[in-house]
Amino acid sequence: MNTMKDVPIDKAAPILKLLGDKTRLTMAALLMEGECCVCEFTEIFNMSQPSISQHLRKLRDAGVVLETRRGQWVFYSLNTDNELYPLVESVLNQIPSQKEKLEDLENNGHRVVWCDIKR
Amino acid sequence: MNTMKDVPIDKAAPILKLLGDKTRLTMAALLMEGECCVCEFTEIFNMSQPSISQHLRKLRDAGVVLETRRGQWVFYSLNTDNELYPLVESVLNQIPSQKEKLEDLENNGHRVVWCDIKR
DNA sequence: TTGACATATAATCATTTGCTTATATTATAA
DNA sequence: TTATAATATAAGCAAATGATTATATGTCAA
Repeated sequence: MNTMKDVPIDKAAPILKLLGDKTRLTMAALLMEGECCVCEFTEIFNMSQPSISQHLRKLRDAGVVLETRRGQWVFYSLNTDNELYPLVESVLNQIPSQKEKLEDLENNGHRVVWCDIKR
Repeated sequence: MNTMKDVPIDKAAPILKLLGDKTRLTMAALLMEGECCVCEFTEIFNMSQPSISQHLRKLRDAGVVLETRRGQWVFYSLNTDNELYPLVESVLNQIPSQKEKLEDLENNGHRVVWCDIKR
């Protein structure tokens, strides 16, 4: 077991605080399945679009996620290159996959898949 | 690699929020080295005793730590039997040991060791 | 252009948080 | 008993948080 205790406590605490919000923790868990765009999160969470946007901003400012604009959409993904990613990953490894939520989206035709649009 | 994704997201988030405070995260990390009493925490953190007490209470209410009274002292320890302990442990495994802080205490004669007192 | 859709930002507000000081409780020792 | 040490609780307060509504920005398509 290779446990690298590399994340200083001063940096770890703010990350855990971010993940300590149910919405953001679920977002991160969803991103373990791959990138998602804002409108998907808006569909999944029973919450206003600005609220979603603000949560994503916090995660981005902390380096937890990356954003990429593709046309009208902005896609978010886990920032696996971040020095703090090992901490994020080890947390997410302890909680259940949220992939059902994405499957529900697909079944309702609300999943945004870039290659489908771009063609 | 045996990752048990057993901690529901509703229970994980509040624990992460608790550990998202630098003082509490450091407390938990210290407890990885063994039990500590309140006065040791009070010595370590530059903070009032009631503040220490309130942090410990939150950790206790969440089931993260256990308390045992021995004479005047109250000792705290990690609650390894808690269903959420795997999450706590995997977080603490990512951050550096805080044992230096305890060694400093010993060097200053501020470490409280029960067997030394009881005799 | 213009209109519609996707997203971000600003302003506001109620709630939560983490600290402080003051005081209560509990246990030991003189 | 009474004093003292260790800890907990109460009350108060400033700052942070997470939501909302309203508005701005950016992209695409007609």
